[in-house]
Amino acid sequence: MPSEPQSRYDQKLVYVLKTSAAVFAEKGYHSTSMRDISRATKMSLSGLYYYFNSKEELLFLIQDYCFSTVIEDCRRLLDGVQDPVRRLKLLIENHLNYFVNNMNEMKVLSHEANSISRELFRKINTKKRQYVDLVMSLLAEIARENHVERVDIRVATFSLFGMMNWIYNWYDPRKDVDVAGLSNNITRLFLSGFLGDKRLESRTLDAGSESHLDRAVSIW
Amino acid sequence: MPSEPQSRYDQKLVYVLKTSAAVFAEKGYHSTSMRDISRATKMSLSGLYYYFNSKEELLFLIQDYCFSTVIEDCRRLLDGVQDPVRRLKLLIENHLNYFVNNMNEMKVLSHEANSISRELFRKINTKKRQYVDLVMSLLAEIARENHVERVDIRVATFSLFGMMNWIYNWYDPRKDVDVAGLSNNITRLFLSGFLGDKRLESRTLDAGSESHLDRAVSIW
DNA sequence: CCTATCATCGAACACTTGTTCGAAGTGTCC
DNA sequence: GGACACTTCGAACAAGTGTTCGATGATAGG
Repeated sequence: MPSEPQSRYDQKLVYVLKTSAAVFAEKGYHSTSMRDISRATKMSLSGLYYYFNSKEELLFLIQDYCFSTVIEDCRRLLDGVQDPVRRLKLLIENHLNYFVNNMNEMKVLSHEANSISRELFRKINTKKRQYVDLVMSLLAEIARENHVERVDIRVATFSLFGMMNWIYNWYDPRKDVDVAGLSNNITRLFLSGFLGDKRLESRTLDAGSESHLDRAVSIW
Repeated sequence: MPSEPQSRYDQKLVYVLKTSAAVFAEKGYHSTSMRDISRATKMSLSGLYYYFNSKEELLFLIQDYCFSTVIEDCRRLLDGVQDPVRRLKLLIENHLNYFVNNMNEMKVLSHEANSISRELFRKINTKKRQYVDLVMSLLAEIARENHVERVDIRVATFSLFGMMNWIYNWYDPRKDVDVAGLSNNITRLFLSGFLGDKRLESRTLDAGSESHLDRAVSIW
């Protein structure tokens, strides 16, 4: 539901969501108190509850709004593009661009995915699953076209998400390469990895394919 | 400090750590109360404090013990191996093997990294940095040997960590490929991606190297 | 068997948490 | 200017939080 008429109410809601997201991103959802939110938004504690019914719903609103926008923009961007490789490249670019420009919200989205109850969780998870399925089927299509074998599609899909979603743990816009560079690097890294490199087949990889660690080790 | 003489005290401490890790992994650190821990360990609330001084220190002990073991095992495994590619492969294998066999603890380690105070955070972060540096220098060495260009080492390093550490969000030992397969897939995926695939250079990747999204988009 | 150390416990404390409720303020249209 | 809906607030509540303390049970050595 992003990009609506924007009444006074909507504007302030968005302000509350964005401000709260920043606090959640910094301190984490559970260790942020409603009083922290109150302080950050410069609103009274009870005044906040005019915009949502519970702290949990606040988290949900942030996540839902954020996710909806990512997906919507992604659809718009991919519309009309046929080549699956190109589609994937655009998706990665969109995802990372989003992540970097809305790091707070995306951190909350990635990090606090399990912090909401069954009910609300399902609403978000439906969208998330659609997004994941899109990537997975894209990879399957690419694999078919390029005769990619011996790569588990599920592993590949979540490896890609891992590469993309992990960035909130390390990416620093002031020190690191910019979004375009980041996007390029990750796209190249993943795509050529997924499509495979023949040089490897006759080299170290298969030579050491017998596992050195197949026993179940317990650290304790 | 893993693998010590194991007195009665040590054994019970380990029991407490492992049990607590499971609860933390399921509910998250902040929404787990000491009463939850008490219930899970079948110990009294105050009895727990014989083994640590605060809830935060409990989290620290879990993380420290876990991380120390990963690093220690990694060092032992890599000892004597010269070829950097092979070293990397072993490191990935060790990391993933650990992760899968100690999913609870590793989830706590990956997910609750920011939940401890400055003081204790530093002690863990020192070890973490060593580990990261090891991977980073390994990649730098591989890049040099194989004339890998146009790949940001930092991006590559954390992309690899993203691939590996994200698995607690999706990996299900009952449904997914086993550890050896997982390790093989991720190693192949990353390594051939890192070493690069010449087929891509003349294909879609560079053709679309102009960014479609360089404007700073705000979702709100 | 006695004793000193280790291990565990129940009960309580001080504090923070999310949320509610009725009232008061604010703006807008007739 | 009066009426009405929209928005904000202070004060309070009940429940749950991490932690402490003094005392009691267990255990092993002499």
